[in-house]
Amino acid sequence: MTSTATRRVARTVRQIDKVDERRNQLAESALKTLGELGYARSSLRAIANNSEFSHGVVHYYFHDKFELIIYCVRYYKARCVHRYDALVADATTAEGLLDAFAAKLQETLRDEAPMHRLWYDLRAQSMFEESLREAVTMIDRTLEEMIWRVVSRYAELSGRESVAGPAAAYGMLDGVFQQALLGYGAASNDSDDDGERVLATLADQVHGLLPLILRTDPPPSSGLHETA
Amino acid sequence: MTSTATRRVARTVRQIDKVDERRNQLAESALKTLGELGYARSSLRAIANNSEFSHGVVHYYFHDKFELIIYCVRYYKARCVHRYDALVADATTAEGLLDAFAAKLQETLRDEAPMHRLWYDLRAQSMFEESLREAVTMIDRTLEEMIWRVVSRYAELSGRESVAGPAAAYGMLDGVFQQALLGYGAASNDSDDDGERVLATLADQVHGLLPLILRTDPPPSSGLHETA
DNA sequence: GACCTTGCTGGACACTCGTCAAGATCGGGG
DNA sequence: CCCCGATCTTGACGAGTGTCCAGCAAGGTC
Repeated sequence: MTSTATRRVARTVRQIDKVDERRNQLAESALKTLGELGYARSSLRAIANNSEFSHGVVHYYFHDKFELIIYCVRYYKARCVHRYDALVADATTAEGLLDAFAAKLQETLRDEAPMHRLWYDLRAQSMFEESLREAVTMIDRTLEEMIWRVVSRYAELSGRESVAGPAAAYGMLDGVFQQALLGYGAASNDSDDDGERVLATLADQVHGLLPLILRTDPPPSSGLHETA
Repeated sequence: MTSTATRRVARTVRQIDKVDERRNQLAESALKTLGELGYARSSLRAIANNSEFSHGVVHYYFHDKFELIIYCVRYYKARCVHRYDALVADATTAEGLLDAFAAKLQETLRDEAPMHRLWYDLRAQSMFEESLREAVTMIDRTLEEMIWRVVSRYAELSGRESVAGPAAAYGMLDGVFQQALLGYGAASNDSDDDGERVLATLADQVHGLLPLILRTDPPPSSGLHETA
């Protein structure tokens, strides 16, 4: 309550800001390394070498490696989960939304392939490493919601209902995207043409698949609406 | 051409058989370990400990770790790629094939979850480790063909055409299966009920998704037929 | 029985990893 | 000016890794 106490609090807050800034700085460097090398091959020393700090500093800001990794993954998520929100907000027709969505998926694949490689790597690791499970599950749910905002808006603009629930829609789109990512990585070593073909195939698949999940008649229920 | 030469050849062949047998034995042990621990955590010593041999023997039968891993992955693939062929051969109605396919997917998830965890792990690793890429790509294509045998037969029995090509069909089914695998692993730590719910959701999704890719009218082309 | 090939063991190697702690550096308050 | 706390570097440690190799056991050949 005294002025000194206030100043002490103020200084503490400033320090916390400073600390968070450093943590974000380290997370950024770590994400760069993780995206290139993958989870298994990224040592703390490699991460520190890609930053402007030495390897010891990691333990000053993070308790151990897992804390760094999980912090990174949350940091990344916070940036990219709303990537498609502008599309949803701006769309006026179903076809327009579909085109914009497909184009944005292509852009994502082209510009942020390493980050998505890392995501699928971490998701696979979470099946073996329990410590990763909670964070991965949370992000996966967030991604599902992100996709669902697009799909449900698409159905709404079409004036029809979606036959698929959030999980089924996310599952199938994630599957074709992952396939495209796999093909894009394999193609980048060969010719640039192959990469473009992968992008085109992805857009075609999305254009083909999304209309399918719109209810045509009122037929008997299709079992795609999960309850949970 | 002499009898001694013939005998020598015969002995060599027998030895090759013996060698292949040992390699398969080691591959079996390695797959057990890899399925439990994942690719990154499986050391050669851990693999050898799960077998009846010592860790040095690996280098007697395999040049290095990658050769072992790739041998394992091919060995596993050879066993499981025709898992659904009997369904396709025996099916008489589209609904019957769909039911049998969904049930087999559930069985696969329940009984061979570790093996599929490993597969998704290796596929993710192949995005960072070039040495794995060729084998993984080959197996992925084989799996796509396996799924396509089911889907195209399903369409045939329905008397309709598939709107989706092999890649799109594989992509979406692989996506929902992977999601189920993820949920199944996370659920197994909690209650057994959750595991059963994941299995039920998977069957529902397959029952809902597959009918969607059957062409209804002759509408404008949907862009899902990839050319390659 | 001596010998040689084959199969396998277990230890040694060079190296990398995560972790930690002792000391250097630096900037602001007494 | 000096001190003190926060920040960062550097080097060390033990554990664990893939790889290699000297040597042992066994079983068939001369």
